[in-house]
Formats: sequence, C-alpha cells, structure tokens
Amino acid sequence: MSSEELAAWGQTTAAQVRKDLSHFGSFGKRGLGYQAGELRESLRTLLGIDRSWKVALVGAGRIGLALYEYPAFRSRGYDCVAIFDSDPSKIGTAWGDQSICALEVFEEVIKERDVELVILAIPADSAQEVASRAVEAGVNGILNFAPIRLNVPPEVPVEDVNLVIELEALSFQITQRT
Amino acid sequence: MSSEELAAWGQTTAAQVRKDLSHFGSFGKRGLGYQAGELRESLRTLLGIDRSWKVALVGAGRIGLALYEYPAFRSRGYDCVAIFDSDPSKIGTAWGDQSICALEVFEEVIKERDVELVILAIPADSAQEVASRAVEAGVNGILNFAPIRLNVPPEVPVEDVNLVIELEALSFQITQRT
DNA sequence: GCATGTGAATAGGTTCACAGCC
DNA sequence: GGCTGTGAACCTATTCACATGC
Repeated sequence: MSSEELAAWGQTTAAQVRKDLSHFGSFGKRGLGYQAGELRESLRTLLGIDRSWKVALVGAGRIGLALYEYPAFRSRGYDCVAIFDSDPSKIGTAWGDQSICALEVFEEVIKERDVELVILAIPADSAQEVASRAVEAGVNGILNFAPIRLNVPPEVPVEDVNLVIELEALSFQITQRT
Repeated sequence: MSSEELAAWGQTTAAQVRKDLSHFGSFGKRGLGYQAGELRESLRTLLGIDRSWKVALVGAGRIGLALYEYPAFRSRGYDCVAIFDSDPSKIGTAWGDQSICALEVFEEVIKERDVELVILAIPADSAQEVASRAVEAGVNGILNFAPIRLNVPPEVPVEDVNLVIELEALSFQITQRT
C-alpha cells in the first residue's frame, strides 16, 4: 500500500502520511510502499492499543448505560471492570456482569481492580471531585463527558467529550457560511 | 473582566484570548477590559447560538436515547423535532412527545419540519447513505457518531464524535509517557 | 522506475511586547 | 496607570521536491 492510498483512505495527503509515520520510525520500503498488516501491528503497538485496558465507569445514567453497552469498547480492548454511581437506589443493582458500586468505596475498588482509565459520565458539579480522587487512587487517564475543564496533574491525560460544543461548532460554521 | 481573567477561566493565555477575539472584532475597552454580559451576547450571536436549532435524531438505540434525554441539548436551544429508526418494531412508538419515524419518510419529514441539523447515532454501514440523503434533503450540518469519515459536500459541516478514538488517545498518551 | 524518508520552503498559529486609548 | 488590539518574532505543522534505496 502506498502513502497515496493510505492518504485517500484517511482523507489526508500522501506527504502528511509519510511525515506522520516518519515521526515514529521507518515503516515502508522505498519503491514499494507499506505492508499493510505489518504497519497496522506497528501502529497498534505504538498507540498502546495492542493490549486490553481496565476501565471504570462513573455515572450509571443514560450516557453511562449507552457507553457500557457500546460494543465497540469491549471489542477494541476496553474492559469495564467497575461501575460507580451516587444514587443509593442504583447501588447493588447490576448491569450485565457488573454490580454498581457506591462512590464511598471508589478508591478501594479502583486499586483492587487495577483500573487504569476512568470514564466520567456524571454532572459537572461532581466531576472535579471524582477526577481528583481518581488521580489520587492511581488512575492513568480520564475520559470526561462533564462540561467542565478538569484540573489534574499534567502527567494524567484527559480527553473531553462535550456534545453541546459539537453542536455549537456546527451552528457556528453554518452561521458563518451565510 | 480582563483578558487575564478570561484566560484563567478558559485555561489559556491572555494573549490568546485577545488574538482570538480580535479575529471577530473589538469587544473590549483599553484600560478596562471586557464587559462580561456584553461580550457573552456578542459571542452568542457570532457563534449562532443566540437562537434555537431544529435537530433530527437518526438512530433510536441507546446512544440515541442518551442524547435525546440529555437535558443540556434542549436547554441550549437544540430542539429535537424528529426521530428516525430502521427497526420496524420501534416505528410508531414514542419517546416523550416524539413518535419514531421510518427512514422511508426521511426526506419528507426533514423538509416538512425544517430540520437544520442531523445527529447520526447509527452503525457505520448505514451512516453514509443517511448522510447523503440528509444533505440532499437540505440539512445544513451533521453530528456524526458513526466511526466513518462521511463524504459530503464541503458546504455542509460535519462534526465527528468517535468514542473509541478518544479512549485510544488516552492509551497512546499513557503509553508514550512510560 | 518507483515510492519512501526528509531537508527546505511555506503556511498557520501562538507568544511577545508595546503603541494607543481609556 | 492599566489593559486592549496588533504588528513582529517565534514556533509548530503542512506541503514541496528530491536524493536515497529498493
């Protein structure tokens, strides 16, 4: 496969593909291109997605449920090993094979089950507190659905998903266009 | 409010705030700073979020449900005026005040209800087809949850939300760090 | 001959620093 | 005196183009 083909596939340019890859090493052969399967495995290792990751879900609301049942997570190696919620009526009930835990036992469960990633699907007002506790408990990364900027140490990556901002980005582009 | 304060609030720098704002006009007063309420309204107009937008949801699965019930959407002016699904057993049933429509009547309903934005919460294999039909029907923007790059004309903005990629971004950063 | 990998050129975006206005 | 708005300096990222190696 040539960088040209990869670029068409990924909606980018051949030069971009080559520069990006060259940042991490030399994966192709001159005059030939890239061996797709080989490249794929190299990139999987590079990205750290050649293994499974232990994830905890905080917030057993509708967004939490949608995420928990999202088949692509499990199939891509993200294993949900704990679910937390603050609502006493939910605690102890089960989703699939996971029983919902109280936030009171958060640190304990996180450490016991070696959770590496936390998904925050909770309201903005409790997100910072849970994030801080997660970092303190040794979590390595946070996927944050709450509409606030979390304050965590720089060595803990945070990815924000803000659905309102996505819609607003569309509104902006449409408004500009006219 | 000074650019310094705004920067602290938005986790950026004062210079960045001033440059970004200057791109769209002159909103502050030298020596004084910005009048917060006034700035807020100017930006709301600029972003096109000073009015409500008519949205259609395609895909009445768990992600669709989570989005439909997400209070922030309605409160920020995004009104869901139609829901579509391909599953015959769902068609005709209602979520709140919206009854679920068949994809067969997609164009008809989109035009009749003046839908401006479409949220695609459907599997990758049908996303491109629905996106093309949405554009053809006159939709102005697409929020895409399907894990594919949609091919639409450049005048129709698309925002992608790919939850697996968000987790993979965390995996990458954590892997790099060690 | 062909396509990569990479310096050089270019474009885009951020930071600096200060003139100008309140 | 204080803070904006903005040109200049700087830095990062993309594109170009070609020497290099298959």
